[in-house]
Amino acid sequence: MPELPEVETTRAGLENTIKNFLIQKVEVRRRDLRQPIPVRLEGALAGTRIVGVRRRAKYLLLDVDSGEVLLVHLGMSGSFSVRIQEDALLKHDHVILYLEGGLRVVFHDPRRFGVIDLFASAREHAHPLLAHLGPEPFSDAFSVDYLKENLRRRKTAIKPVLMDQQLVVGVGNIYASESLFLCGINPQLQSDKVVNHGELIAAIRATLQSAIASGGSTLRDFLGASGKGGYFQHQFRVYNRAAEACFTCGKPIQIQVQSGRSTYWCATCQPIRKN
DNA sequence: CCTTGAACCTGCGGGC
DNA sequence: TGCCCGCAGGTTCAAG
Repeated sequence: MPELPEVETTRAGLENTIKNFLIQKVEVRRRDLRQPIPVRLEGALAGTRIVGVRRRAKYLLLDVDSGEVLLVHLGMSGSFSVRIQEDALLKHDHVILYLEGGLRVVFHDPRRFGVIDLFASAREHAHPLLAHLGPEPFSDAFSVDYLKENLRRRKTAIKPVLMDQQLVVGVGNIYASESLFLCGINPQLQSDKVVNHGELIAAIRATLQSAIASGGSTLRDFLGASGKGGYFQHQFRVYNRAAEACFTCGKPIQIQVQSGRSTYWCATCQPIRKN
């Protein structure tokens, strides 16, 4: 489910509900995610205390007081929920953290594209899943100069490039389309032809920030750790709106597959030549 | 190097 | 009602 806003919503929800809690027991009901859950997970986490809940790109990082870090990626369909012990477990509830006070933290992931790993915090910068990520979109490193330099040599259309986690992290299929609409750039425009880099950066940040403020987007069944869905889907300007009227000009929203993913845009508000 | 397409897996909605 | 097809918020790997 998750692009940056959904992961950030999940992070904040977990921080509010389980930070400083002791993990009494860990149960893994299914290990075969995108990569196998480490066999030592249960033993290594039992008896530790959760001291931090961080996010890097689309990864959640739970710090425990043994000095290890629990890394979680939600894939396409992963989610966390915090429940009381009496609640029944559901199909696709793969990992359960039993916390002091009768709370359960449940990782649920029907498609199993998610990832769960455990590593010593000192090795975080060298972790294979984290080492090659691009800058955070809200960081100073995601600058006009940086974006210019990195779009210059790319020959592909801008939209799939925005989803490249080596260029900038956190932008996925929804927010790529939404960000490009906001700054009027046509998604088919070649990356090296983009000229308004500052506007693009501002549009990405505004889109992500607005989505975070709305608790992310709930398409099928995404729920944040609070148990409530986000509502940014009601603010989509183009995503999932093929043939519907553009809110700005009234013309029908276009849809086309780029690099295997559906792209949505307004041909009038995002003309090829405008940029 | 860069880019594209297929693969991973399950569920849901639409069309017949 | 039931079946089949296409599609879904991500990432990785092989191949061109």
